[in-house]
Amino acid sequence: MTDDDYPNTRRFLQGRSREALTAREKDVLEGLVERTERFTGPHVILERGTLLQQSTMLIEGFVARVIHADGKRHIVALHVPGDFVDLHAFTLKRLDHDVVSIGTVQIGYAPHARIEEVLRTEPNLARMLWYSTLLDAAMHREWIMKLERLSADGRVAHLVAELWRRLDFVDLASAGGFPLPLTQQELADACGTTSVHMNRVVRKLRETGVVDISRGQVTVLDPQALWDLGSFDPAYLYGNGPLKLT
Amino acid sequence: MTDDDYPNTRRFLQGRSREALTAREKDVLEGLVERTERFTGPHVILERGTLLQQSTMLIEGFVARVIHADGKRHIVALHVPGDFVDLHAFTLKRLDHDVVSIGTVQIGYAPHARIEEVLRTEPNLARMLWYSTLLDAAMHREWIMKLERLSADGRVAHLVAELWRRLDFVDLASAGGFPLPLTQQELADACGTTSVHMNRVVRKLRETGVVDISRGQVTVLDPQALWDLGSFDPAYLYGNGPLKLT
DNA sequence: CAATCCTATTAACAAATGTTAAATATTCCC
DNA sequence: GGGAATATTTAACATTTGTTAATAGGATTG
Repeated sequence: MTDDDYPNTRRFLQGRSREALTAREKDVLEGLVERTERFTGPHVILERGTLLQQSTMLIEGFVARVIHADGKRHIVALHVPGDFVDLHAFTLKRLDHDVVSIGTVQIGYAPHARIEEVLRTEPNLARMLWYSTLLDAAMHREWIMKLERLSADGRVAHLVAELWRRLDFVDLASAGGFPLPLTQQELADACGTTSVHMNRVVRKLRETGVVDISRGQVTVLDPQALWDLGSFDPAYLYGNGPLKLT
Repeated sequence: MTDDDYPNTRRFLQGRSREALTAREKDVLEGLVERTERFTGPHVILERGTLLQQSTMLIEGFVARVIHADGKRHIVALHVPGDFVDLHAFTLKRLDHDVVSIGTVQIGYAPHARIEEVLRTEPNLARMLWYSTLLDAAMHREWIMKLERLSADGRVAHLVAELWRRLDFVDLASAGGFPLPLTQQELADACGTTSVHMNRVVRKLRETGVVDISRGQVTVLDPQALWDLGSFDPAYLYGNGPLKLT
C-alpha cells in the first residue's frame, strides 16, 4: 500500500498530520473524488454566488481565490496541490469569491453527498476536514499580518517563503526554488500593490541577491535573507518539521 | 422558553442561522460553557503557543486576535458578543496568536472534553460549530481584500461598517451607531497604519460627515457614504437579512 | 487638587507607493 | 519564422503614508 494508491488525495495534509489518518480513512478520502478535470490557461473554476453541490480538491498546479471589485482583481489566497480548495462550500453553500486556475491544473470533484456521508460515519476524517479549513484560516490571518505590517518587498518575500514551505510539504519544492506561473500583475494582486511597483520590487530582490522570480520560476538565492525580509515564521503553517527540500 | 434561558450562548450565530438549532441543541450549546469570567481593562485571555484544554465564548464586550512582531502589535481579527473566539484551539491545540480583551469583557469557557462529546453525539450542532469557524475565515478573506485594495480611510470605513453590521446581528447596534472602546492606536493596529495617520483619517471622516469616532463611541453620520468609502458589501457575513437597527 | 499617565492632535519632513504613459521583451499561435 | 498578444521594464510626477517630535487634552490616582 503506497501513496500511489491515492492518486487524487495523497497530498491532502501531507507534511501536516496526514499520519493521523488510517489506511481505511485514506481510502474513504480518495473515494470522495468522483471525477477529475484538467484545465490549461486561466479558467474560472468556481464563480461567486453559485449554489455548489461539490467541493474541489486541487491535485496539480495552482489556483487562486479572487475577489473582484470595480475592475480590479484581488487575490486573497493561493492554493497548492493537496489543498481542499473549497471545502467551505460544503457548509456555506455559496462562496463569496471566485476560484480561478493559474497555469495548468488538475482538480478533483467531491460531491457534497459523499462528504455528508463521511461526516456521519467517519468522525476522525471529518475532524481532519475541519482541521484543513482551520489551516486555511490560520494562513488568512498570517496574510492579514503580512499586509498590515510589511512593505511591498517584505510581502513578496513572505509570499515566496510561504509557498516554498507549503510546496515542500508536498514534495514539490527543491533547495533551489520552485516553479510558479504567476505574472507580476498577479503577484501584485496577491500583495496589494500595483504591477509597476511589483516590477520595482522584483528587480530589487533579484539585484540584492535574495530571490529571482522570472519566467515562471522562483529561484531562492539567499534563504535566510528571504525569511528575514518577510519576517517569516512558519509556525502558523502547523507543519511537522523543518524544510525537507527533496 | 426564551433567549434568556441561554445567558451565555444566546448570541451564538444570532442573525446568521441560529434558527437551524433546535431547542435541545441550544441547551447542549449552553451546557458547553462551564464557567464565566469577567475582565476590566486590557487582559491577555489566551497566549500564543499555550496548550489549550478549553475554548472561549465571548459573552460581552470585544476581544482582538493579536500577532506581535518586533515591538509592534497587529490586530488580525476582532470579535463581538456571540463569537466562539478560539474554537480553532479545539483542533489546532495551540494558537499562533494572542487573544486580548478590549474594554470590559465577559467570557465563557468551554472545556474541550465537552466539545468532543458534542462532536460525537450532536452532528448538527457540530456542523454549526464548523460553520462558525468558516464565517471567521470568510471575514479574514474580506480583511485581506480590504488591506490589499483600500487606502487608510477606506479601511476604517470598512471596519466600522463591518462592526456595525455584526453588532446589529446580535442586537447591540442602533441606527446612530455603537460603542467601540478602541483607541486610535488600536484602530491603526487593525488597519495596518500608524496612530498618526489614523488620527488624520479619523479627523477627515468626522469633518466630511461620514462617521464620528470618539470617546469610545462610533456615530454613523452618513451610512451610504460609509459603505461607499469602505466598498462594503455584507454578503461575506452570510447574514439573514438587512440591518435591523433595533 | 496636583501629579501622572495615556490618548489625541499637529507639524515638518522623508520615504514608499500610485498613476499614467510609453518602450521593450517574451510568449503564443498560425 | 512572423505576427499578435501578453508581460516586463522604465520614466516622470502625484499622492499617500511613515517618522519623529513636540504639545495639548482627558482621565485617573494619591
